[in-house]
Order: sequence, then structure tokens, then C-alpha cells
Amino acid sequence: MSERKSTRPAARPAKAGTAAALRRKGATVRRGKPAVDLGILEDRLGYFIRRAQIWVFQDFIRGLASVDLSPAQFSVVAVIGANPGLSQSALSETLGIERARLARMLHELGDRGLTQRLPSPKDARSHELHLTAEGQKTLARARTLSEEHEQRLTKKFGGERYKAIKTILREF
Amino acid sequence: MSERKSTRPAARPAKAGTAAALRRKGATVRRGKPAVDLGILEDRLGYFIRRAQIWVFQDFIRGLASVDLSPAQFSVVAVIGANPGLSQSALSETLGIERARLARMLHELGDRGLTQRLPSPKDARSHELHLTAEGQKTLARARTLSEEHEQRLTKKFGGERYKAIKTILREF
DNA sequence: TATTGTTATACTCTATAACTATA
DNA sequence: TATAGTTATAGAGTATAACAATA
Repeated sequence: MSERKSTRPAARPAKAGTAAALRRKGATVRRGKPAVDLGILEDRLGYFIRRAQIWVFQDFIRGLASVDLSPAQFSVVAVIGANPGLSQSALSETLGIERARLARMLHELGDRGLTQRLPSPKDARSHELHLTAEGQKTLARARTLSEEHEQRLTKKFGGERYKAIKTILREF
Repeated sequence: MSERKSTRPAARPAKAGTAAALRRKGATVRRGKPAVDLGILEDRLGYFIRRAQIWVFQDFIRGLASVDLSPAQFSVVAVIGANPGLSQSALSETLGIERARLARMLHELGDRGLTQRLPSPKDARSHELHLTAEGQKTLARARTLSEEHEQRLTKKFGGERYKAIKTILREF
């Protein structure tokens, strides 16, 4: 949690007894300094899921900076790569991205030369989504970078816990 | 995941073999219908954390609609309630909310009569944050509603898994 | 009538920078 | 010089509504 924001504690000398330090140890002990009590948040899973999700996304964004793909863009490219010819509506429903937002994302990815929209032979309203050759190269590179990210995550959680949480959340 | 968006499948008759159904079973099998392959996302913990976080927040928002507190607002009220006299900067650092954004949130909560800012006797730059009487009543009500939310979460995960994931994420 | 993809709008959240008043 | 709080702005992300073309 210490790297949550670029403007935050990470940049400063670590202070013992900060809320962040206490959280890291899962402790509720108070020391000399004015540690902040999370109150009822301490018992809300959603709070901890949110903190973890922010940490994970920030690591992901840093890790994939060289291919300039956000988590959402990565998910779009990955799913198109795995399902060439997919329609926008199917993609939208799979990832839970609004059709309106997906349209704009695909314009951007198209402008960047990563994705392509071909007319569907079956339905004139629909488009078939494909990766371009460059899109496939980018996906391959992103795959490698995201593996590295995943290994950082594994290290951060510890292998056992990483597996446990992954299993649980996948079935969720 | 079936309730991810109000405009999505939850409203429709469940279809066997949808991507969501496959995800739930952790399977990659394809059936008759055009199930969508998640590709490499299937191996990215961040993807599943994000999906879970969205589900949890949406349930939380619905559950606390009657007190009109967003997850972020709830966290602010809860932490002020547990630490009367806290400064904005300490609160900002604890919750990872930008000072700028926190200032606006506190203005809104103040306008709603839930929070109060008193001048600090120690530092003229600083304010002491407190809940008003109404703020405390709202927090009490929110506490009850968020317990109910937590129980829905427990049910959704299953008690064992709920405990496991909470323990893991708390120590994260 | 319903669906696919589109544009537009509005609101939230995040990220910065710049400013004031204090320390 | 640094910190506490503020204002302003710009960019994502989310939620809607409305529309044209097509089914």
C-alpha cells in the first residue's frame, strides 16, 4: 500500500507507526504517534478489495507503460486476440464495458493501428473485430510485461495466498 | 458477476454457455454457442479483483442508498467517527484520497450537516474534523446497512472463502 | 419493434498545478 | 522552505439518452 500514489509516503522517509505501516502488519495497536483507527472499515471486505485493486492497477499501469495500454485497453486487445471476428456488443457484454465507451476505445485503438473493424458478412449493422499485425505484436509484448506484473503480485501476496485468492475470485 | 450492470444479463433469462457462466465454473470449454474466450485475462488476478470490486461496490451503493453515502463518503464518515479531531491531511493519507478531492467531499458532507470543521488550537492552518449529532446518527444507520451488505457478501463468497479472502487482503 | 453502433451530456474520480496562510 | 487547505483544470471512467441503419 505504500506506493498508492506518486505524491504520497513512498517518496518520504518511512515513518514507523503510520496508518499505512500498521495496515501492512494488519495490526490495530496504537503506538506513541497518532495512528489512525479505521473504525468499522476494518471489518469491511470491500475496503480491502478496493485498496488491493488500486495497488494492482497501479503496478499494472507502470509495468505496461512501454506498450501504453491501460488495464481496460489491455483487456480489449486480449479478448479480441483470443476471439478474432468478435462483435462490439459481444465484447462489451463480456468485459462489462459500456457500448458507448467501447466505441470510443476502439476508435482510439484503431487510430493507433492496433485493431481493425471489418464489415460483418452476416449482419450489416455489425463489425468484426480483429487485431492488426501490429496489434498482435503489441499483445505479445503486453503478455510478457503482464506476466512480470503477475510475478510481482505473486511475490507481494506470497505464492500460497496468491493462488488462494485467485481461485476464490475466479469462481466468484 | 451476473448483476454487474443494471442493463445487463441479470434482467434477461439466463443463457447456458455464456462467458459469464463459463467464468463462474472456471472453465474454458466451448459449447454450441459463441462463448467468448477471456484469453490471457483468465490468468490475470487483477482482472478478477476488478470484477469483484465492481460487484461489491454496486451492492454497497444499493445497500446504502437510503443514507446516500458512496463508498468513499462512508469511509470518510467512518474514520472521522473513529478519530474525532482528525486533520484533513491525516484523513487524506489514511484513506488515500487526494487532499483536493477530500476538501470538496468535506464541504459537501458539511453542507449536508454530517461533518464539522473546528479550528485546531495547535495549528492555525489545520482543522479538527468531527461528526455532528446527525453525522453520528447517519454513521450508526450506515453501520447497520453495511453489516447487511457484508452479510450478502459472505453469502455470495461462502463463509469459508469470505474469511480467507478477508484475512489475505487485510494483510496485503 | 429490437439491436448495433454512434454521438452527446453529465457526473464521479484521479492527477496536477498553483495559490493562501500559516509554520 | 515546508505544510494545510483551497481552487481550478484536464483526463479517465460510468451512466444515460437519443439517433441512424439494419434486422
